[in-house]
Amino acid sequence: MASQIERPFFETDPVTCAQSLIGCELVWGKTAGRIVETEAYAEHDDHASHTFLRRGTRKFIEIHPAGTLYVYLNYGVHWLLNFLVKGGSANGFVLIRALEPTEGRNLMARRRGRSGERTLCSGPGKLTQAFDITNRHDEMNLCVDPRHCFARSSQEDVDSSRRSQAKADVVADERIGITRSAHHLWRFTERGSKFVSRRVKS
DNA sequence: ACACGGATACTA
DNA sequence: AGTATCCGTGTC
Repeated sequence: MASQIERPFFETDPVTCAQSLIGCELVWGKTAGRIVETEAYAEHDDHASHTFLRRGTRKFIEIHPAGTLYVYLNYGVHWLLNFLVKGGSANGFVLIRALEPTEGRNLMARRRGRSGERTLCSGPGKLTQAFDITNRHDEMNLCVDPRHCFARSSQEDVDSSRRSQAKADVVADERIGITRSAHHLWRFTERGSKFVSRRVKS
């Protein structure tokens, strides 16, 4: 059975959290999907992070608890969904970049204005459109909202010996669409997933 | 390859 | 005020 993820899950560092989220199911009202692609952004020493230039983002980390949603508009077009990671060895955010749809495909297709299951949520802007996530969800905390919640996949509910097996299916790669601090391998995907935004370069 | 488009943080 | 920048998508 799936169980809700609690705040301590986000009380680590962004890289660890981003890896751990692969395979978890994001339940959002009548829609849901398995997370197959994430990226980590660090508060310090990461020139691709909003915290590098935006004072408001540094303030966001200061005043909100771990697990808080950080939703912002990108390129004036797309809302992007992030989780605040705080309280471990480093603070930062995890950007949710792609989902494998598991529930509410028709509703997602209607919101997206197009069908094609593989591309319903194969990008950070696509998945927020499919889930109807906007800035009205900024500063929300899923740990206290029963309608919008995180659930561990059944794969991650097994014992710890099996769990290490699940982690072997996560691939680390360079982050997408950034120019600064591009050398970090802070993009994580589920190996072989057809639902990612871009194939991992080989 | 390129248009689309708004919030943020600069300069002046 | 004006300008540069930004973690993307769909269509050309």
